Amino acid sequence: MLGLSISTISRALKNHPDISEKTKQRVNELATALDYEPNSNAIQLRTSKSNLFGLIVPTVSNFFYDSFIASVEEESRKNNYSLMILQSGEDPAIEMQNLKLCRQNRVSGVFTCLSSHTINMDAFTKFKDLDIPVIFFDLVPDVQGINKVCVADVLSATIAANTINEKKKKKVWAIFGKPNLSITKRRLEAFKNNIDDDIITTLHHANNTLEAEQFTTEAIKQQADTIFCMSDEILVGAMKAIQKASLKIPGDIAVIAISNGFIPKLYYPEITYVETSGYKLGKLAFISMMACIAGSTLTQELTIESMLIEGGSI
Amino acid sequence: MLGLSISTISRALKNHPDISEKTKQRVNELATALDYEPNSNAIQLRTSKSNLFGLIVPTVSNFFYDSFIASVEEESRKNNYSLMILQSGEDPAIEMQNLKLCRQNRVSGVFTCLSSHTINMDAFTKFKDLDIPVIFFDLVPDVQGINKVCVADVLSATIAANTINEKKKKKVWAIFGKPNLSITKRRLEAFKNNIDDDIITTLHHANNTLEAEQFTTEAIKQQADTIFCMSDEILVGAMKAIQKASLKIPGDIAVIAISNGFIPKLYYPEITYVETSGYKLGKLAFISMMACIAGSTLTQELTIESMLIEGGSI
DNA sequence: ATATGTTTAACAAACGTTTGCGAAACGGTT
DNA sequence: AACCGTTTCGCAAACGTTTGTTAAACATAT
Repeated sequence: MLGLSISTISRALKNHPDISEKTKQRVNELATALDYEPNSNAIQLRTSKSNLFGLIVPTVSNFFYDSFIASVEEESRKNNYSLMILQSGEDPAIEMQNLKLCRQNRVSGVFTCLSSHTINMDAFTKFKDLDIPVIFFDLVPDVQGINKVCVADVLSATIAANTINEKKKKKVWAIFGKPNLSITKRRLEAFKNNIDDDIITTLHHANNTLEAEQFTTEAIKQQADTIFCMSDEILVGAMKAIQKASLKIPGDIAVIAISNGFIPKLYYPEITYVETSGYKLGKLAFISMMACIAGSTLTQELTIESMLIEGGSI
Repeated sequence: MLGLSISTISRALKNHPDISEKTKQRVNELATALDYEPNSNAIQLRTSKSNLFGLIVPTVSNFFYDSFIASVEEESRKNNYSLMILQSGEDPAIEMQNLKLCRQNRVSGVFTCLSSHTINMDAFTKFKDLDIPVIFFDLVPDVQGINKVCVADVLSATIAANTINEKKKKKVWAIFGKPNLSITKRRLEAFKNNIDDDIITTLHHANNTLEAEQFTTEAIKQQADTIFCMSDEILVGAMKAIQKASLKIPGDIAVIAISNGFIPKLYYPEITYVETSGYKLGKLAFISMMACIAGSTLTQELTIESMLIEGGSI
């Protein structure tokens, strides 16, 4: 329409110095008039730069992951990347399928949270061969030489234990998650090591919210004065039991949790918790990703600081 | 490596009848050996079929949207589509930017939930011109000729009102959301029209959780016997106030809400609510999308049924 | 008028696929 | 031996960009 070649158009639109101002203006005017939008597929094919991240998560519908995703999306968009979301639903087969999709889409990198069952790391070594950075977050595998970002498990559990110590509690029921998760192991270990010896402490593993409720009911029967919850999932169960028993917090029983922060604020008094922010973790994961893309080869293991948020439940 | 042309490889991999079984086998073997993955960008460029959906939402971190997203992702993946997530954060400018991104990526369709401030529909008519289906969900604009999927606002509010009627309540505080949202208007209208005349009913608008808490505190002071909450956001505020006042549910005060179902189950007794499932809405939105892609030109307005889930709070 | 330099823009190849069309190769029939 | 029908595959164009290289056009200096 302008009697110009395609290459001239291309250069004009990208403000290339070879093109005269007059031509640039003509091109830009027509482009906006025609409401032109460049075809990302063509660009990505030509440049072999996809500007696309894959994000694999067991499920989006989870109060930790959703804020993590929100955070990563925000940063990605600001940095001119798109985000492809994939749920694996704890199914290793789907996880493999999702990784394949990432490869087919030539993603620039992938953020992934391993489903608890995943053990086979072969699929991920493929990404290393292809120079596609992979950032593991939250539930990270127990191997070396990969990029991980995690919440500070040991620190969080330690803070929680110390808080209980300071409050001079006598009898604590500490409820943890699935025993095979590394996150569980680390938190349990740290809690056990830091809780005062003269506090009667019992450790428990709940596989879900309901089990946590049952343990808490038992704890109430045994006249425990404090419940420690390793996660939101467990906190929800514990609170159910406490409300059921019509106990006053913190008078009848104290509660402290490790949490993202949403659930604790639903109750009155708000639950005192050690914050492990999905949002902050997302930011950190993104920084780590960008470092990889910038060419950093050293693999890093990063953790976010956690801090006590007082809510009046202990 | 096989002495075959590119076109033969392409056909062999897609099981084209022109290619002999022997060749197909040789090709497939080498493909898996080399761990070949087709380049989506090239395919999409060539076929001008992106198999990509855009999903624009104010924020991912929300107990309604996250389940909606989970649902749409699930269906998309099963149907061989990818999902690009974009958050607009209630900002119309970002919303425009996100729409632009969708166009650049040549999405096959977009699911969108309008931020409350969005009024300018021009951007969306562009999609209609380009034959890119757009499915509006949840907060839908008040115009004709577009595809919408919504929760059944009128029905939900009616069910809630009728439940209150049946329980012979005397004094109801009904708390609604932001007054300018169509969703608020519809629910308010339906509630008002269906609540018994002899029940003393006051209607309120809370812009956020805190305001809902304040209204509820006032309601308690005024000795209301029932709180109706239009949404989870409001329910959370109401429950804060009730717990603060140490009232028994449903003895001292009854509660009923319209909700996705997650929040009501956090309390004991669980809150009775009219379910408006983000998950189901996602399924419906996807069905609507697929109908558009299949060529359906008639625009449809679909709603999901809602039903009362008894929890013991009224 | 010729040579030189500078500005401006066109040509063409490439990215990795798909697909219509044409062409070998082969077997079987007269 | 000539013909025909199948089977099997290769050629080449196209999708929409980017970018190295070349070339036209023009102005300036000799």
